[in-house]
Amino acid sequence: MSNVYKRTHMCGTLNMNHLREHVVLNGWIQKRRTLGGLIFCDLRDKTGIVQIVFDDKIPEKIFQRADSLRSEYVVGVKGIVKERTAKNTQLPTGDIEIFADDLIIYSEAETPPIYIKDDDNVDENLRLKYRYLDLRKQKMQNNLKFRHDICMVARAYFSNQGFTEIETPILIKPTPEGARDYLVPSRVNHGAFYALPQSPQMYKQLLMVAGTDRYFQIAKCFRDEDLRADRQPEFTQIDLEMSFVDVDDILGVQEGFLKKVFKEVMGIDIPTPIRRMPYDEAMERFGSDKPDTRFGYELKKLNDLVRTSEFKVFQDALGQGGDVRGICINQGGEKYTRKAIDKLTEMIRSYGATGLVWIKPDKEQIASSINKFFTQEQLQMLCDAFGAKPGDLILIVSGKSQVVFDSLGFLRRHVAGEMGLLNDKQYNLLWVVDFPLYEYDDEEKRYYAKHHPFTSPRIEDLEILESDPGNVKAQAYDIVLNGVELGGGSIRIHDRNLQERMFKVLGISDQEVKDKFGFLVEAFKYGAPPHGGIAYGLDRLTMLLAGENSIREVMAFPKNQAAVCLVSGAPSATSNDQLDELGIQLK
RNA sequence: GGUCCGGUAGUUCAGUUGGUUAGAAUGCCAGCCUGUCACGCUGGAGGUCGUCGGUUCGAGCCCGAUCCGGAUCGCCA
Repeated sequence: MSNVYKRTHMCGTLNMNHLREHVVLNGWIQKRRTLGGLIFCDLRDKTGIVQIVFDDKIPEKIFQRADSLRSEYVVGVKGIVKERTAKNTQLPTGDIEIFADDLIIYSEAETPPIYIKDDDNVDENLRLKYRYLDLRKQKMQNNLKFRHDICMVARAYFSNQGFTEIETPILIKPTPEGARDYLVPSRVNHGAFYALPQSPQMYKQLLMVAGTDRYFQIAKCFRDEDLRADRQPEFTQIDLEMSFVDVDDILGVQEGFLKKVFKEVMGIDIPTPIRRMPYDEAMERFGSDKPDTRFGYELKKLNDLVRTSEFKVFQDALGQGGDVRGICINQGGEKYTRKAIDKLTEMIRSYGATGLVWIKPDKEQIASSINKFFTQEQLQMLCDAFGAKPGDLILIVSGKSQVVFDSLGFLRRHVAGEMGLLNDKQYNLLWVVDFPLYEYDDEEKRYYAKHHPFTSPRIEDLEILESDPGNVKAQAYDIVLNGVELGGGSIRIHDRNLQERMFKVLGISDQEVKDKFGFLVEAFKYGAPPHGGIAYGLDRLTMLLAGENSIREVMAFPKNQAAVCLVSGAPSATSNDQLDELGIQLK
């Protein structure tokens, strides 16, 4: 015996083809509208909404039951599909309605704290606390389905390309560099800890040593860092690794994947091969290692043009080895008032910029914030450097290179947004290649691996590995979509001697190597194939393709900015018994 | 850790120079209503103004502290 009505259809799928059919539906009451002797209910499941009608031709008992319905009651309905007398063109099922002849209430519901409505602008914490209600929204169900579709494309594509999906451990050895680990204490080994993986990096390399040849995994990753709209403490990567390949081989396989994803889930043909841009060019032209190429506003280096000026701010910047660079807001830049520019100045302060110089070209008198220090001829030269015309606006930042790049990189994207140049129907994919292998840490006076210490340098740079590490480029690549880093990877070092040289430059001692990644080095003694790979941020990819601006919109149960799961309340304190068993004492 | 913004009804918000009983919309409850679909009409309930302290005859409003949330920088190999 079961009291569950066996459903014949899903709500959102009914249409004129089902006329006169007797259907059985299950779902939630979206809305009840009662007109006395006539009751309308919108019944919702994950496929959509359909209108149910209760009139006085049904038994009194059923009608009264219908009258007692409230929002979010869970019900089963039996009835006949009929054409509506008054159709609703807003609703996919708006041509028809169900004349109910039976109704069962599975669950009553309290008044929900949030509305089940796509455009409801309720506080996000409330949404996260009642996520199970929030997810009832059509949009959220669609997003989850959309994410699933992307995963299915990935599984199908990579399987066809000879990849094997393999699960790597979640309890792993704490990693030395990079993001902070989540630690998990071991009960059977007091004082010892596992870490949750920041990525399956070392295991996938071991799989290459193991001869797996091509591996992929839709892998959960964990990083105990501060959160952002596009950063969560646990997130998902489409992670993969290939043997006997070079950069071109890997990018080729990825382009096939991206082409397929865009085609199958978006219906969009993206042109391949995808444009490649060296890191240095990306920085010079866009001030970012993940440039948004949907619009111009490219950076220009102005060092030589301002070298002779009296302006102390520029002189100081140049004197300290910094730069003077600018962008030109063409076609309407003049609409930026003094006040609006002040606001921009305020925003770039957070990147360390001390000021923002502006120039408004004009045929008569060029206006600028540096008129006191520059002649009209000098200003004209600066305008000419950008090909600026009257009506444009030039913005210039000076200082340390990194500050200048960060500030202008931010400004060009911010202003483009305000000028309406960010077309979210346009998908500009870009490979950024030839990243620096090392990154110099000013404070610690040492080099760090920009990607990770197993990244292979370019072969042509091997001879300067020790002598000029700052200029060594890596066989590393990022895939960038509209200014967002979707993923990144590299060719790894498979040669033990090269790996040792790499560790030396990084100042990692033999003992450290042994402690931290001895098992990988050990494995490489027994024959490692040339290999490389890439990992995509599944959440980010889904976010961008779904047109969302936060990865929380495409994750079922995300955490808030304080890394708290508001549904369950995790993380939380635990019992002393549990701590004792783990051999842990709290300070 | 820094900077900025916010916290008033279930929800989204308004609240003037510090001044009577803190408002609106929506939601909720009750009654009426046979073609609604943002149903309509009538009525009703609903508030520790984040918390603590201070100034004042009087504080949602001013001051201090604190808690919570968001954006952002640092951080994210």
